Amino acid sequence: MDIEQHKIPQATAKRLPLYYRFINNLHSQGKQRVSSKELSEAVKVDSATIRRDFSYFGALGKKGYGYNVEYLLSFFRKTLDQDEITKVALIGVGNLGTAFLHYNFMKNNNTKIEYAFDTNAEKIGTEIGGVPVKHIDDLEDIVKGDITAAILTVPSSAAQGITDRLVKSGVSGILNFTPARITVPDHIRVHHIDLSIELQALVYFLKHYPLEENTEQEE
Amino acid sequence: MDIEQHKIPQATAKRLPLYYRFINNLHSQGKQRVSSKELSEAVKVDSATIRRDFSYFGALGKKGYGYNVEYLLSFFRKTLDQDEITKVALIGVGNLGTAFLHYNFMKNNNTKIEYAFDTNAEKIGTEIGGVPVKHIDDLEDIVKGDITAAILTVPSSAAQGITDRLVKSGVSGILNFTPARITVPDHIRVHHIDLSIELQALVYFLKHYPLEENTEQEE
DNA sequence: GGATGATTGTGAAAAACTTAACGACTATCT
DNA sequence: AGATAGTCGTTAAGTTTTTCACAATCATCC
Ligand SMILES: NC(=O)c1ccc[n+]([C@@H]2O[C@H](COP(=O)([O-])OP(=O)(O)OC[C@H]3O[C@@H](n4cnc5c(N)ncnc54)[C@H](O)[C@@H]3O)[C@@H](O)[C@H]2O)c1
Ligand SMILES: NC(=O)c1ccc[n+]([C@@H]2O[C@H](COP(=O)([O-])OP(=O)(O)OC[C@H]3O[C@@H](n4cnc5c(N)ncnc54)[C@H](O)[C@@H]3O)[C@@H](O)[C@H]2O)c1
Repeated sequence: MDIEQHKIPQATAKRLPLYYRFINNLHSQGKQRVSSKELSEAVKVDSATIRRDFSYFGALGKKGYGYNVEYLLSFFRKTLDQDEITKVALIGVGNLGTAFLHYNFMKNNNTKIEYAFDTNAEKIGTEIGGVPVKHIDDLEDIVKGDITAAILTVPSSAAQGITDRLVKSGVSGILNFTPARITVPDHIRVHHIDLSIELQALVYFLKHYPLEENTEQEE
Repeated sequence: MDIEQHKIPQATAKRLPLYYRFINNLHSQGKQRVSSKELSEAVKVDSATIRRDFSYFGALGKKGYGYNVEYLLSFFRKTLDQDEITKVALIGVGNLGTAFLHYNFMKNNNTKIEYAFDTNAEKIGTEIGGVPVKHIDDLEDIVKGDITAAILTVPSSAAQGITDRLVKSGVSGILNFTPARITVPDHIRVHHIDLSIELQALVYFLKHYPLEENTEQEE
């Protein structure tokens, strides 16, 4: 439909789901209007950044008024494709994978884990959090064409092998929780979430970037 | 010791643990030297960025040669404070919290979850993954002074309350996995890892930022 | 021992992102 | 109706991060 939606900066795109969630919250609370300043305090993003982000989509608000919550919500729902369900597969039903299966991503996010895959015979055939666990041998047959993205929670030694199979099966995005930096063709998108690194980075910041003790009162 | 280490860009700091891990791998494999190009292919970061990142710490390499793995490793170990253990607490032993407790963050990351906390009577007094689970009422007493950072995996409704107590207990960093955007004093650092948002953002990118189908052969 | 090829460290440019500031406009109150 | 306080969208400035490109240097081979 709209081919040239390409002008939205990546940094903005990453914040859209966050905005969407809070607009949803406001709507549930029956709020009619909201200002960038209010939103800013809730999501901890500078209000100028929020206005700038919104402005990439045109004039969503009214000067002197703010944004209409109802309108904003329906706009973001459309923009984030929340009217159609995105089907996802999860590979590796271990500690982390099981936790994700128990979580309902549909709550505020029209994404559904349709199938899980593992090698462990004890798990195959069961349902966890309503998601059927299949044998990894059936990956290609089940995924083929039907599944948009995959969540990867296998041991890192298996990561590249499974990735290659996912790519062959037509998945176009992978959310990789393993420490392995996987290699994919150019047309496949991979987001890495590396929990060890996140923890280590936090610790590094604590030791090397001491924050100012605030003498003023925080509002 | 070195007060003015402040010149390292945040983007660089976030990559340091990643470099550290791969240098560790190389060292285990018995590799003696490595070039920024090689490292680049492994960690999927542009080689110029790697050289720039390293250069903030002085001249770690040799022109025409590359980097000595042994030296690099010992340098990063020092820089990332890997010689001392950083103590961490985990709050909320549910799906996600339990998965983390079963994971050994110490493997390549000198960070240890010392205590876990929950309200659930069945869990209190047990050990999960070698970590004792304590009652949340004892949070202040146990954490006080001893714990540097906290991992927050409670329901989002409890997030702000627990955060306030963590801050009072002297924690200086929080890794927040709840969808709540928590408020803290200026001297406390919070990193948010919001899994729903990561998934939703991936899906958004897939639909709106189609990647080039590569006609060239990938190396 | 000189030629060759590899690789760093960095100055300079480019790109990406954030923030400040303000004119234009709105709602609301008296 | 006019004054007031609030708010957006955007221009411009500032900041951070990435990338290019190359002189300087080193290892190695013949
Ligand atoms: N658990 C954590 O807190 C944590 C933290 C950081 C990183 N990680 C990473 O996340 C990944 C998963 O961690 P985990 O703790 O859940 O591990 P885990 O061992 O509990 O789970 C791995 C699962 O993958 C399955 N598996 C193994 N090989 C497979 C294959 N070829 N195909 C399909 N399934 C296969 C196993 O049967 C197992 O159920 C690992 O790469 C780990 O490094 C986990
Ligand atoms: N599980 C997932 O895959 C997933 C995905 C995205 C986000 N999250 C978020 O992570 C958080 C944890 O998710 P979960 O699935 O593990 O939830 P969960 O309900 O399984 O676990 C929450 C745990 O916190 C404990 N708890 C509740 N109130 C507490 C309090 N005041 N003090 C201490 N402990 C308390 C509960 O007893 C429970 O054990 C939630 O905020 C959730 O939104 C989880």
